[in-house]
Amino acid sequence: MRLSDMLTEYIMEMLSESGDAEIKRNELANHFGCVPSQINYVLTSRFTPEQGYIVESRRGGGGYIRITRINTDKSATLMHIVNSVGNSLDRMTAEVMINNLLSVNVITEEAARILASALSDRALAPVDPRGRDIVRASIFKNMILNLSGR
Amino acid sequence: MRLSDMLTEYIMEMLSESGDAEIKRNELANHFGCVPSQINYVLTSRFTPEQGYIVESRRGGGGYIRITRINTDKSATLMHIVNSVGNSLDRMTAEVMINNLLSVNVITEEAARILASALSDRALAPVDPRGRDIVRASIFKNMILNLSGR
DNA sequence: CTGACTTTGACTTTCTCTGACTTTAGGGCT
DNA sequence: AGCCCTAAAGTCAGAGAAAGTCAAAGTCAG
Repeated sequence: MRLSDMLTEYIMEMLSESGDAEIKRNELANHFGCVPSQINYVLTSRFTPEQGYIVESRRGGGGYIRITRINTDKSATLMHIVNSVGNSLDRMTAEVMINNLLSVNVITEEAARILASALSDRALAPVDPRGRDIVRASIFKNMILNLSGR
Repeated sequence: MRLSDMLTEYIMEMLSESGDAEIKRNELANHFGCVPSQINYVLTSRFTPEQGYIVESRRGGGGYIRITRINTDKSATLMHIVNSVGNSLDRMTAEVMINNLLSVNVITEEAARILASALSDRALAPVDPRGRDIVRASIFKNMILNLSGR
């Protein structure tokens, strides 16, 4: 596997844990047994703004490099939706929400169709009608949360 | 037998094992004792999109060529899965099935993630554990059916 | 013999990795 | 404050590793 890919993976890992990653260039280079400028190469080739990242840094003693994932308002929108759903959700409301997300391009058409089918009364037929909206809310929130990148 | 045909056969073989094949151009050329560009010829003449393949590649150190077969009878595969599921489905089995579909390129990675989250125990927490697998089977079948285009 | 398909090889482009050199930040010292 | 020293990080060009392109030469069925 390429050095660049290993470094990318390592940084991604840090990002997925906390949203942003702060590294020491020399330390990291040393850890991977490569030259420090390799880190710059990885940053400029894989963590560009186009790819949704912001890189800030500081030179001199105690310097650092911080990589932040740009919060596309996609996940914010999804979060907002999740938060607006209580512990019960009827089918109509669910469908309206799904169509909204679709029309705002926050989810793909395929995703929209899957969500809708998972929340349909047909899919939930085995659930007692009185508890159905509760289950629907739970499934809905789990799927949306997943889409928002966890 | 023609060189091109042997190469084609070789790649087809790899594809039949896992849905997609990743090769190193130079290595493969060497293995068949031919010039590397011969690989390109085979790819452009026998693995075109019209013939149901996607070819991606990367140059430079650690480069590669990946050939993916576009699954044509997608809906047949999906139907087959639906039919193999009874009225109960445990989480493990569901996940295995999802991963299978993913590895055969019948569903996208996004779809796979949504399916999995809809069928997770977390999503189904409000359902009485004793009836959970029944509900899971129903949701699963509905989602898959939907994917098969109805 | 002709035209379509194959094969080859010289040359190009893209991606990765390294190392030498530059720039910036902070901390002590006058 | 102003000046050095040291500890970072940044830049850039060059070498090397693959893959891509294309035209010329070869093959073969009709």
